[in-house]
Amino acid sequence: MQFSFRMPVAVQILLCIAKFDGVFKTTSTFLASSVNINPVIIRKTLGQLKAAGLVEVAAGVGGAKLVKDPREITLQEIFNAVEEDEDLFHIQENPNPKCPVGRNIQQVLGNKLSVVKNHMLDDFAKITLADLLNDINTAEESRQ
Amino acid sequence: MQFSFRMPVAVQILLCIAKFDGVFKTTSTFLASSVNINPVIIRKTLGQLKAAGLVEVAAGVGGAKLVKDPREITLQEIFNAVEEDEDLFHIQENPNPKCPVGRNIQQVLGNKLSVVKNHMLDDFAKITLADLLNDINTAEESRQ
DNA sequence: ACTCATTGTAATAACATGATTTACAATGAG
DNA sequence: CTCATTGTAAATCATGTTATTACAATGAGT
Repeated sequence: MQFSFRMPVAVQILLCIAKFDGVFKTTSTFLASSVNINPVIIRKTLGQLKAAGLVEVAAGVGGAKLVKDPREITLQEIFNAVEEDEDLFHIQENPNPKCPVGRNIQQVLGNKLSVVKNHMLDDFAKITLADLLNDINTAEESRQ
Repeated sequence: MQFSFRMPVAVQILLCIAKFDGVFKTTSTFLASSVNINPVIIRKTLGQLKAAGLVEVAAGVGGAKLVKDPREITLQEIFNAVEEDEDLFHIQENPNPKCPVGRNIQQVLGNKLSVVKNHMLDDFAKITLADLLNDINTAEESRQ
């Protein structure tokens, strides 16, 4: 059981824009070839990132730009942009109300798990696009 | 995007066993009626919990017992018992090797995300079955 | 030894969700 | 006006989860 492609794809899109803006026109087709995924997915994701105020997309002419400095864009924002705001885990919605465990499980377990989710979001908030870009560059250097 | 039922179901199973062992025979049908789910799911989950050394199940006669003290059973063990040991997120497996971002994204993002996953598991390790049982009992008391 | 409720497990179906693909109107710089 | 591109809808495919049915194996109780 894993989270979907969406957040990693969004990260890769933003990294490509950060790295190639000004060098290449970062169209959905261009980005799609880096991720190796369908351009429609890129356009949808780009739409979510635009709605979240992270990028602006030039309709018609094509290409996307970052709105904020990579040091100001966190993984938390990216995650929130592309994922629903919902619980991390799916707790049974119709447990038996006659069972003392069943009638309290949602509240009790839900409380504990929401704390865990918040910790995860805190961790995400500490990782910036600039960090990732830096790691990409370091990895590139050590590649030769 | 959420994790599946499995871990919450496993938690509820263990809570019911802890609460009702000695009072009722905790058969898969009994447990299924608390969770309001199919008994086969219970039996499969119970099998995973047995394999993880958390419960023992009486084949033939029926019923399950905890092998360990609820204070010694953590959410981490329960999570590991029922979920694959895999990455939290699904990073594109075939990114473009000609793109400097594509050819490093797995390593760079994977590293960051594995740290986050480990933090999540650490959080889980701090929550015991006894904690949850206690919360259930408290919630029950405040219910009247 | 027999009974019978129960477990363990396989197989299948039903369902939900994610990803792919095709298609096309709307956009906007040149 | 043109044309590459975006934004979006719809249909399809793939995959994973949950539900359901079925039945052999188990083992305590009689």
